Amino acid sequence: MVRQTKSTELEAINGSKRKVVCDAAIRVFIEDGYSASMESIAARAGVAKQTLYNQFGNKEDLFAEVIRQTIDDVTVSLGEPSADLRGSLLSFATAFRAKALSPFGLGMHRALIAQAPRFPKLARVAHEKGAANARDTLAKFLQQAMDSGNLRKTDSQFVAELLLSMLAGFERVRLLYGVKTDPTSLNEKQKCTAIVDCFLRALVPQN
Amino acid sequence: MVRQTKSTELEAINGSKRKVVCDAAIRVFIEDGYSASMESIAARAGVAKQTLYNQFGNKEDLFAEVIRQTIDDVTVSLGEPSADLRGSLLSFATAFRAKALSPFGLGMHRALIAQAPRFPKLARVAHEKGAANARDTLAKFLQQAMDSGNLRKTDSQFVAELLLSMLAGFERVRLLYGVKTDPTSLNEKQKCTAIVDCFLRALVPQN
DNA sequence: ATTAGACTAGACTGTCTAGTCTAGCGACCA
DNA sequence: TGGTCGCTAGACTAGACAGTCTAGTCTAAT
Repeated sequence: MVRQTKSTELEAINGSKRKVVCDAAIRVFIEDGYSASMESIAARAGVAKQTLYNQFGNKEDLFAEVIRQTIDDVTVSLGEPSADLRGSLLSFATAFRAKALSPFGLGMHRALIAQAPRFPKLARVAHEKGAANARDTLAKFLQQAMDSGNLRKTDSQFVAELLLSMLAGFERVRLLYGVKTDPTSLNEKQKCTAIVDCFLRALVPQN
Repeated sequence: MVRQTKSTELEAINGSKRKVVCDAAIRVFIEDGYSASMESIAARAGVAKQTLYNQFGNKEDLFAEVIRQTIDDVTVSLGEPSADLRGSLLSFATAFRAKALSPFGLGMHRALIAQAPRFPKLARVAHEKGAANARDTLAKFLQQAMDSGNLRKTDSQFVAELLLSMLAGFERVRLLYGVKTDPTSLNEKQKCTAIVDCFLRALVPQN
């Protein structure tokens, strides 16, 4: 290995390999969880093990950095408040499932759940920035629809959790357990539509 | 330690400590996951490490045995088919949440998810006997209600998954991440009622 | 040229743990 | 009385892995 000369991309403004290491660590942690060895991360990054320790003091800090960096990628936005309600929810549903059920989302979820007892603060922050944030965004959106009479008035936080549960509940568990999706079942778009319509029927305004 | 003389309970018909070991392993795996050491399991069981290897050949087999033994405890039954629909669903919901959200259920879920890539067959079996079994039981029940006109006709398997998702989706994730439940939120009974009623509103028969 | 800083390869230490082995103990049976 | 069986305590092996250390290389700035 010679390297270092070309300083590929912008990775080495001051010679830092921080990003290279972090990207490799993300992939390795997703594949093997926190029990992945520092050596395997260094190998994946094409970097000496010592470089990991130069950039991040130890394994815990590297893991925490990886989680913090990636958790921001998981946030899903919602369209403008008072536009077409069903359409907004549909595009939110699609985007949310795409993230939550991707190999990336599943890997991070798995690694975090496994390590939550060991890193309680990190897990709490990840939950707040991820799931709780999605719920709050969604709840605010739903609250506006309730206020304008387009949805039955009820606890918006609670029903936001229900919608998120339906979007990534049973199916996420199935994927985490490594069980293949039944090929005869609905496709992705059909599932989103069915879930959103089910949700809207349950919250149709009282007359 | 002297032991062995008293042969407490029925544990030692032929001197076998199998059950003692298994019970201890369950508790330790729930607390520490698969990475718990064999020594800690032996200590918890009050037994020599060698006894673990006498009873179960190695760690993988002990883990598999623990999973197989406990997965049967997680099955939840449903009342008689054509009784009061809402009441049946309510008692099912209560029982299901009690199991899925208990420290026991959460611990097993966490340990299995973390080890699913390493033990794919075990994970698949656990999913079939646990979640998939619950879904199928529920789906059969719902199908009968649909046939007799008490529920909107739709894909019973799919909506069974939705109900299970609502019962143990967002909240199970929160607990797995170690985040405390907001004390101002609904209590257990209120949640079950809200979820079941939401579900029934969504599936009210078409007129 | 020299020097400083980031990097590399790889040896090394200390720790942990799965699994083995040995020596011995107590119960039960013949 | 003697043998077998299941158990215990604890030493031991072998391997994995976090983290350190050393010696040396490359680059860029002075």
